[in-house]
Amino acid sequence: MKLMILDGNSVINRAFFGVRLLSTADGLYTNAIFGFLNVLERMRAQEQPDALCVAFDLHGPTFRHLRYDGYKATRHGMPEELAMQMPVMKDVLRAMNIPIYACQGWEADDVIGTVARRCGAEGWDCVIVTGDRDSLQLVDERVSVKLVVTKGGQTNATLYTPQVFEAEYGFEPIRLIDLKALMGDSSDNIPGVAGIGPKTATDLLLRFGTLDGVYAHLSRENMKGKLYDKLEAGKDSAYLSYELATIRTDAPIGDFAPEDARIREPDRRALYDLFLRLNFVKLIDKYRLRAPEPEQLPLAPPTPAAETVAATAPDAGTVPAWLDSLRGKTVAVRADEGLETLAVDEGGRMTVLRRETLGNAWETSLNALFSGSVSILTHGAKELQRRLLERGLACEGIVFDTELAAYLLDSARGKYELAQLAVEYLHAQLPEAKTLASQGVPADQAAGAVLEAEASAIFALHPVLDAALREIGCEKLLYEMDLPLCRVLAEMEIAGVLVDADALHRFDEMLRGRIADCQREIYRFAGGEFNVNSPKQLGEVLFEKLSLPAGKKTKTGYSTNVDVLEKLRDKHPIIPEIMTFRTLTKLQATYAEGLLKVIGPDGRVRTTFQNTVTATGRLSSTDPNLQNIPVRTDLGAEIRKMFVPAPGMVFVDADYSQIELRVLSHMADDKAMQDAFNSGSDIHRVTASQVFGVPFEEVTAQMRRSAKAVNFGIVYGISEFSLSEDIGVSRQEAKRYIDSYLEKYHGIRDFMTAVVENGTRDGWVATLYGRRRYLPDLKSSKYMVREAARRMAMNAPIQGTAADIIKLAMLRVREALKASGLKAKLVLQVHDELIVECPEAEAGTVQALVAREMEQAASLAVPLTAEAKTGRSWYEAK
DNA sequence: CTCCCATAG
DNA sequence: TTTTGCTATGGGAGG
Repeated sequence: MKLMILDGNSVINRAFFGVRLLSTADGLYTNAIFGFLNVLERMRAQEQPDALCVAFDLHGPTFRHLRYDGYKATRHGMPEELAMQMPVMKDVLRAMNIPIYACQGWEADDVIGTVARRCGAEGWDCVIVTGDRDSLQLVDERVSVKLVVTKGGQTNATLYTPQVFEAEYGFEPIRLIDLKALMGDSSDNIPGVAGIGPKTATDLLLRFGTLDGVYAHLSRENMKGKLYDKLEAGKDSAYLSYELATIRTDAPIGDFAPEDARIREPDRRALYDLFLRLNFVKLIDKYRLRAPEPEQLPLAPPTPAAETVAATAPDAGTVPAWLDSLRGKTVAVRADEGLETLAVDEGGRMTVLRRETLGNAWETSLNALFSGSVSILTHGAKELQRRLLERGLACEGIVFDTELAAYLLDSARGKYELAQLAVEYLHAQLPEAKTLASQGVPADQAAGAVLEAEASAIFALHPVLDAALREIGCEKLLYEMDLPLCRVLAEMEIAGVLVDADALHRFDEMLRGRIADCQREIYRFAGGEFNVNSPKQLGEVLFEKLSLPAGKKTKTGYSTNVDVLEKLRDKHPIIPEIMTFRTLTKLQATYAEGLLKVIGPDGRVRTTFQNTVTATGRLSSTDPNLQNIPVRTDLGAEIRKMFVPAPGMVFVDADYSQIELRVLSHMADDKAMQDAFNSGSDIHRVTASQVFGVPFEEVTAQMRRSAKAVNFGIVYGISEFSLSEDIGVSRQEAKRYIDSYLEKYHGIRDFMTAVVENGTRDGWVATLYGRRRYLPDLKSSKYMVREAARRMAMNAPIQGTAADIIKLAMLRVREALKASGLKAKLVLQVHDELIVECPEAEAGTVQALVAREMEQAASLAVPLTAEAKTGRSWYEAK
């Protein structure tokens, strides 16, 4: 027998924020109720409980609240739109004959804990449905938790059993209390121990088991450095937090027995009336409230557990036949890091290829597998292709990438590990090498088992993610943009770019000398030595020792950034020296020393282009970052002179002119701005003439500068305050510029308004090509959070569309270069710029080709122009 | 680890 | 009324 209990407040809260606002004609909001019922029915279908009930908080102070004043102090306000739905929600539950439990003075958590405990005592299983991780502490052999998470409008639930919990956290569920006692929880106002975060807390629990264990072993030997002091100072707070974090199991719920909550037929008449009032027409049909004969709802068939079939490992003799059988088929492939082992899932049948076993047949097998005649599903196509290409192997036929698909479904989540995707989309837990090893499985076997499980997960994820992409109209972005781009990026990473190490070395030495000189001057002006690199020490010197007027402050002290220093420039001769020091040390540490460390034996540096990182769809570059090499200052630009083509080669560098503004004028369909671009004249000058109402010829340099700042600012959703700071005019002046701008370019104003409105309604905004960015914070009740989300909403479609366009351009450039048989290779992309390395003789052809392909990558209402140049260094070519 | 500051588009 | 410019990565300091 199984009872399911819903954490009413938690579920309805998530429903409210996860479902767009719906309301009836007479102003009753209904979205939270609608979302709640969806979750309820989904969970009921999945878990098939025999009994069902809901727990709610009651208003007023709670028991735990009385014990500690600060507790839950931050959770008071509930938006009016949600509050008005609460009584109706309870009416609906009553009509459904689902019991509601609540105790005056007790949290819903405590009621749930008590109900769960009673279930156990009566020999029942209990499933708790909640969006709150706190309840996980109740998990045991009898009690499980369905953790509901809403992301971008779709809700998913993860079932936590003791095994699942331990796999994720590394300790028993009950120790969650100890964890919170140490790390605290600001959303619940649980203080914890000051200075201890999740990492340290987990680490302590893994070492000492419990909070008591931690304090029993409290010693300088066990806790290095400050940790000991923090723990000692925070002991009382920790034990108080332990009490606060403990869900109680002795709430006064009378003589409740799980039998009392056994599922009953709804009161059809009452439910029909309620649904009618709520405009839930579809639900009336779904619950068959109109049918004379009550019928049982059809139940979804339970999903069959994946069969575990022993993998076969072909040898050199049997592998050709197996490969032959694969032609035309679709298989999931997962490789280990060193490309020594490959797990291949055909959908139930698992095959593991090992280099060790196959010997000479290894390479021919991989070439056959990746010849293009087999459709390959994988996770991280770019990495796989790079590893294959590095070994001179084929890498065709990849038709799906679970990582890229998950990125397109939610670009904000940041992590796309297969194990996480399996939990979220398949409700399956993948084995971890660490766990298997601790169970005594030999390392190589464990690694193999993990690869196999991952290949299976990829195979199973494919239809789920493909359907999800199609549902939001993003499948073309995967199949025609991000996935094919992987091959281009892999080739660029392999190509790398040559850096003149000798010149860089000399530059490094020179900078070290200048830094030493600069530092001496600073010490002289300051009247003593200190660490100039420390903002803390620098703040003390400037604002206390030298009594300069402090401007902005940061959370931790005085701000010493360039804007502050700029305002102090004439106040003291130390200021310009500090600014020079900052520039020099940045160049020396990050670019000279930093780049020297990563130059390969062939003199080239190889970056990694990340294609699942940014929220807008841009690429990013790491290890090293080659997208922020200096160029704006003369000294910084020296670095670019050291990025050079190989002997006999040249760089062709092409960049888009004003791509973001052009995209904006197209998306907003602003005729005035489009005219400016179509007339082919200087956009900032035209804008200045429009905004300041003077003839084009009479625009001054100052006017153009201001217009340029407004043009940039508009793309970021600038405020009058920031614009005034930026161009050094009064706020009133800045406001006049912005107002005048939006007056002249009223299409832009309408577009921005519409983007924010639609984004708030849908929960997401999109690029011209449909790439989404989810922005749930557009509904935040906190002004600052909401405003930040509005700026992101205004920027993401523009930045994202520009990113989409250059991705298309890269695909076209590579195709065109290949088709014309040129030796030229793409080596870098810097958001609106492509750098190609080619033989000197190809320069003219390549220059024309790259510019043409970039310009034709998209067809907008304004011309998309790209300028290409040739040079013997990155500096020269740009 | 987190903050601050620098670099780029 | 709040606050006050988007997207990234990396080095150094200090807790």
